[in-house]
Formats: sequence, C-alpha cells, structure tokens
Amino acid sequence: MDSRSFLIIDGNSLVHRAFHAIPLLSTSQGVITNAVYGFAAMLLKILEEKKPEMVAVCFDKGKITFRHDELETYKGTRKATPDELRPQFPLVKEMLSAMGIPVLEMEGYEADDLIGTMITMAEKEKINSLIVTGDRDALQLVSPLTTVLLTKKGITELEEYDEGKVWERYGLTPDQLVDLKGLTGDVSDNIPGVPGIGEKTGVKLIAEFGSLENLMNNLDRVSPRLAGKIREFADQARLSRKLAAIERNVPLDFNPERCRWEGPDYNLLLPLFGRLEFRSLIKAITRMAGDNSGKGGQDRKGGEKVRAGREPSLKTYRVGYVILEGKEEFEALQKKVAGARIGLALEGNRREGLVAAAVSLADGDNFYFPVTSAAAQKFIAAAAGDPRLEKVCHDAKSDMWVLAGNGIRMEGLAFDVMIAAYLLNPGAQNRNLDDLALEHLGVVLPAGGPQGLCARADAARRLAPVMGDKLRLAGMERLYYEVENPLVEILAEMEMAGVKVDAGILSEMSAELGGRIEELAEIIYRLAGEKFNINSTRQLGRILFERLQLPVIKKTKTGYSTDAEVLEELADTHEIINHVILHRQLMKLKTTYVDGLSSLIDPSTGLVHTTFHQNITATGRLSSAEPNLQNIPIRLEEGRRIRKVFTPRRDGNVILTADYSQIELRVLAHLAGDPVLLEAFRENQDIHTRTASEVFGVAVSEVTADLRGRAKAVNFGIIYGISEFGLARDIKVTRHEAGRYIKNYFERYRGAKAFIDRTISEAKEKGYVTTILNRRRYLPDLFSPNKVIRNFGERAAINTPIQGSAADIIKLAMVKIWKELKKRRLETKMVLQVHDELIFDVPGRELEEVRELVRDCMENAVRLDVPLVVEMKAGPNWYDVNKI
DNA sequence: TTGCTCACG
DNA sequence: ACGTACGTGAGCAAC
Repeated sequence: MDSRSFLIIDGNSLVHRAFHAIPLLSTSQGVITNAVYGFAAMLLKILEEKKPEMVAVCFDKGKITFRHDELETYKGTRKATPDELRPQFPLVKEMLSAMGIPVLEMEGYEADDLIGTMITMAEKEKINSLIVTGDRDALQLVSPLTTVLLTKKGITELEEYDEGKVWERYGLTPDQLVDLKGLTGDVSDNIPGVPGIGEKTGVKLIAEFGSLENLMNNLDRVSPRLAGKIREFADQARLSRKLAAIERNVPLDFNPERCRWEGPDYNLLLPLFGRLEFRSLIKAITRMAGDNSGKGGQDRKGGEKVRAGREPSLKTYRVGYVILEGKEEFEALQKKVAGARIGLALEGNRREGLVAAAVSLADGDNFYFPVTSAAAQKFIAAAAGDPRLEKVCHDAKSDMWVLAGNGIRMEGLAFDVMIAAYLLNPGAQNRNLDDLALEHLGVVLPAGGPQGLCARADAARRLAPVMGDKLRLAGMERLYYEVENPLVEILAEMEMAGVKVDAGILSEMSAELGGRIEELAEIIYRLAGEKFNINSTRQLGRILFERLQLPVIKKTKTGYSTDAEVLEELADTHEIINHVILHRQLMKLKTTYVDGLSSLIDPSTGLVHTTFHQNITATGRLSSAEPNLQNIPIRLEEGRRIRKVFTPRRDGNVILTADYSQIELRVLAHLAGDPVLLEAFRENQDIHTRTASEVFGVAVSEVTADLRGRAKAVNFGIIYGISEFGLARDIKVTRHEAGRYIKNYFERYRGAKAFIDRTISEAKEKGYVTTILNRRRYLPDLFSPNKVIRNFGERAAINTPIQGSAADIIKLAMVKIWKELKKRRLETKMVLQVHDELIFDVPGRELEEVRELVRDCMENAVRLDVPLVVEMKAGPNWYDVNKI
C-alpha cells in the first residue's frame, strides 16, 4: 500500500465468517473461541501482509437502524446470532483493544455506514483505504483510492476488488451497483427490488441506461412486459436503491488520523491469547515481533539488568543475573540462600549430567554458574541436597535425573510448576515452562545461555505463588502438597532404582519366537499362494478379502479391517486365519516385549529404568514409557511368561506384588452409596457373582461361569459409562439383549443409576468432574453440538471420578509406604506401579514386615464406606508369585 | 506424521 | 441415522 494507508474492517461480517469457517473450537474449560480465533488469525495475516498505517474495525450497533424507518421488514429474515457466537463478540473487542486497534460503532448504524463515512473522510485527505469484509455490498465503495478485500472461501482466501475487477465481474462501475440492487433487491437483507428481475437482467438494464433513474425515464425503450413490471414497482425499486446505498455521512466524531496503528500491547495480547489457548497465534506473534529486546544495562559480570518502567511491548523477558565463579562467591551465596526458597533451573541431560545451573532468589537476584569447578559442584550438591532449602522447579523429576548423573540427590522440592499446571488442567497438551510463563506471567522467556537459564529459574519461582493460589481456589491444595508434590521424588527414586531384567532369558525367548514366526510365515505364504508382508494390514487385507475372497466383516476408513475381532470371526472360513492370528500374537511379543525390552536394559547393571509420567493422563493416573512397564502381558499364558524375566535385584530378594481388589467398583460403591454394592463389598462377596444374581434373577449359588462372565462385563461397562452397543460387542449378544441387562442392572442398582445421572448433570453445570481428593477434569466435549462427541464427554464424566479416585488412592498409598520405608530404614525398593498394583523388590528378611506395612498403608490410604482389600503375592520373579 | 493393531488396568 | 465402551504406550506400514 501507499505511504498513507488505512485498513478498515467490517467486524460483524468477519466475525460471522470466521464462526462459520472454523469448527467449534473451545478452550479446555469449554469456552467457545472459534470465531475469535478465526478473526484474530485473519487480522494478523492481513496486518502482516498489508502493513497499514491506520487501522479501524467497525461493528453494527442496535437492532434498529435508520433503514428500518424506511422499511420495517429490513433484514427481517436474518436469523438470530447463534448462542455459541454471541459471547465471542466481547472477546473479539477485547482482542482488538489489546491489538491497539480502535473499535467504531454507533447506535442505529451498520458497520457498512461507518466504513462508508470513514473512507469518504480518507478520500478527502487522499488516503488509500482497504476495506475487508465478506459483504459484497461494500463493492459500491470501490474507487481509485479505495479497494475492497472480499472473503472468498474459509478465512484465508481473499479476493481484492479495485474498479477494474468490479467492471470485470459485473460490467458496471461501483456506484452502479447500488442501482442494480434497486432492481434486483437482496434476499439476505430482505430488500424487495423489482420482482422477476435477477442479476442478469438487472446488469443489462443498468449497463444500458447508466442508472436506475435514467432507466425509469426511458421505459419506452425496453420491452413492454419489463416496462410494466418496473413501472408497477417503481417506488419499491427506488426504496430498495436507497436501502442498499451505504451511508457516507454518519455524524461520526472520529477520523482516519486517529486510527494510527502503533502495534499491539503484547502485555495485554499475550495473556489474552494464553487464556484463550491460542498457542499457534502466540507463536506467530512471537515470531512476528521477534526479539527486539536487550537494551538492559550491563552489570559487573556481564549480565543484564531489567530496565525499570519500560513501555509495554513484546520484549523477551530479561532478568538481571550474576555469573558465579570463585569459591568465595559460592560460599557467600550458600550463606545467603540458607533456609530460603529458590527457583532452580538446570542445564544438562541424563547421560552427560549437569552442565550449568541457575538459582533465582525471592529478592529478584539471579545467579548462573557452569558446573565445571569443584566449588560449583559442591554448592549445587549442598543446595539441592538440603531439605530445608526449598526448591521451586519446572519438571523436577528430570532435574533429579540430571543431578543423579553427578551423584547429587535433590531433596526439599517445595513446588513443581509443571505438576501444578497438570492439576489445574490435566487436559492441556502443553505444560512447557515457556507456555506457563506466557499464560500466568505474561512474559516470553529468552532461549538459551545464562540469560535463558536464569529467566527459567526466575519464572519458576514467580509462577509458584500464582499457581499455588489457583490450586487453593480450586480446592486442590491437599492433593498437591500431600500427594502429587511428594510423589515427584518418589517416582524419581522408583525410576532410578529400576527393575532387574534377565537378558539371558530374553535372548532365548527372542530366538525361539523368531523361529516360530518364520515357520508360521512359510505356512501363511503357502496358504496365500504368494509371499507378502503379514505385518501390513493393507497387504493382508488384499490377500484375505481379494485373493481368498473371504467375507469382509468390518472396514476401517482406509480399507479392510483385519483386527483380532475380525480374524476370530473368520477363523472357520479358511485355514490361514488361525496362523495369522498366532503370527500376530508372537510378533507382538517378540518386537514389543522381548526385543523392545532387551534394547532398554542398562548393560552395566542389568536394570531397566522406565519413566513414569505424572502429567499425561486426563484422569490422574500415571503412565509409563520407554519401556512401558504397565502393559506387560498377563492375560494369555504365552505372553504371561515374559514376566519371568522381571527378577529381584540381588540374591536373597523377592518380588512382592500388592494389588487392590476391585478398587474401581469399590470406589463406585462409595461414590454412589448404592445399598446393594455397599452390602456386597462389606460382606466381601464375589462382586461379579452378586451382580449376576441381581441382573439375571438367580440365586448366588445358581450363578454359572457364563452368567458371571456376562455380569463382569456389565460391571466393567458401568465403570466406562455403559452403552448397549459396547456391552453387546464385548459379550457378543444382541444390542437388545445387552439393553435388557443394562435395564435390569439399573433396576437393581438404583444408587448407581442415580450416581451416573447426578454426575452427568453436575458436570454439565460446572464444566468439570472431580475425584475424592478433588482432582479436577474439565470436559468441554459435554457442550459439543455433535452428539457423538457429547456422548464421549458423558462417558468420560462417569468414568473419571471412578478411575481418578482410584488413582488418588494408590498415589496416597505410595506416599505413605515410601515415608514408612524411609522411616524404618528398610532396604526394600518400590519399583513399579500398575494402576491398582504396586511391585516391590524386597530383601527376604524384610518380607514379613514390608508385607504388613504395605497392606496397612494401602488398605488405610483413605476411609471409604466400603473396605479396601489388598491381595499380596511374592516369589522369585514377576511370573512365579504366589499368594501370601 | 497418521492409522492400525494390540498389550495392560 | 449415526457410531460409542474408560484410560494409556509401542511397533509397524505407508504416506
């Protein structure tokens, strides 16, 4: 654009366009944001491309405009603004204010009229204007100085109209477009025009006569039929023309010069985008603005001080810092931090250990040091190891691993902002320190170097009180300080302790499985009549359903389904199927468990060290990765044997397992207060047998294995948020039959039914569900207009309090057990957690004591309305464990 | 990177 | 008429 350029946007039009072009996005807490997002994305793109000098956005104001004085039914057919859109307008205006862009609106006028008035002012001053809108009516404003950008498709495609382009499209000049509207009217605005005249005829007439008035004066020169029609509706045509004409003289106390754009106020914009969870836009504007900081003064060690009272703009966050070197400096700092609370950030990794550290103090002083000298090493060991020196970190468990590389242990973790962020919203996908600093502090962290590390230590320290307040307000203080925070150190110890894995047995298994897989492959190729990749579902599908013409049971969105369920159903149709099933099974065992596990054994110790993720699941469970030790086979004997390789770490030790019996159903009994469930557990009955008796109306003594199996599926179904379809599929009965079971269940278990209904309705009221320790999960899916997604949300609303409470309970038990093991100075190591089960590596002499300690801590972790029962087993490996 | 499949609670 | 059981992680194939 030219030197003086004015960008002027039809806010209503673009907000509506964005709303319809973008699917219903919402924040993790259910605030719908799609229109704001689309509008912001469009705005940023146009600003970047056009770099205008002046910017304004116009909105309609008031339902009744001056046009309604002329025609009561003007825009009478407009649909009401959707409920999902209306609350987004204030957000758009807030965004514009943060962008530093003025919003123009005036009672009784539409955005068009304000735009017409502004560009008229601009043209007088020879300013070039660019109008952005989705409304073709704006094309009448095109002139040598004014162009219009029309939205074309979606939000990114725009089409620029100058006079030439208007002529090319309509064969008319921009001001003739108004005359055209007089004839054709406009369905969307409910402007009548002349009935029977559409765009084709209209354009022809206006092109020939130049204007509506001239046409009226020369009706003798058109066909009698047309002339009659126009004569009959002459007044209506004149009125329509008047309505379609954009007003250019609104008494507006504003002018283009006052729209000079100085750029966004990033201190407002970034927190707003953070709140709306516009991660990609945050990245985009961060990039756009670039790192234009670094004007801070230097201090004696080369660090940079914050400049006081700087103007608001997107500056990478800068902190003052001092680089520590000499022994005396470390000693001085050690004195200074005694008994304090510090932010701590480390640079380094697990393999190579600690490289550098940054410490941030409450008074704002920050210290950076490379860990190269003995003095540095001594300082960090003392600081990290001192339990009374409170540390605030981001992802402290990773820091503990880095420190462990230097033989340093961390104690005294006061706050981990990553874990706090997880509790505040377990559904968020990102908990980087950078994102948290942006969202909660409104600052952009610098990357790398002493400045970067100090900023991280400083940000962590400053985040702690902010997030601590939020935890308190959400009622999660106890959950944080008594469960999750202590668990960080416990999980670090479990990971570092590792589990002994017998590599010798694994390599034998690998060879044996390899041989069997090859034999099976040969048979499969022979039966198929050709060689192919059995692991490729596509190639397998082609063989089974095309070459061998087996019936197609199920399709995936990319082709034939060949999953276990399908293969099982095809088992009788062809000899090849059972071989494929076995091949799959053995392949899984070999690749994932046998070979996968082997590759992760530390050859110097024979241990595997899983990583327990404490901030992944939506429900509060842990997850385990590299290797995942929470999904080691057990259901089928063939796979179960893998467990033989998990052994105690030394001779004389045993593997002890302790698992909660039916913890989720017990939690359900407690939460629902259902009398039948309560009674069953209080009397320690077999819960599935009892359910079978209730649902199928037979005496407990008459329950067959088959009935018990079905009842078990029903019980699982209840926990998952039952559906006829799911239950029917699981136990292979008709949907009708499954429906009967569910109906019977809810008639016998009224409390469970009431719990489910109550849970869903409360979730819809609050937008989230909670567990017994007040863990929270937001469920934006509950508000989806899509029924399938909404049903998902409802099932999650039922399952989360159950699964999540069970997670709370075992985590609490872990903390109790760990403290007790420490207190008694036992050598026993807690090594694994598998959701409802804990696994220990126990010296033989401690077995008796540890068994009682573990049982006590687990059974009494919380007080429920039903007893918690723990089953314990012990043995020489994870396979050969027997009840004790 | 995505989709499919399958191991666990 | 639709298309679903809840929560995970990993390996392979095929882009």
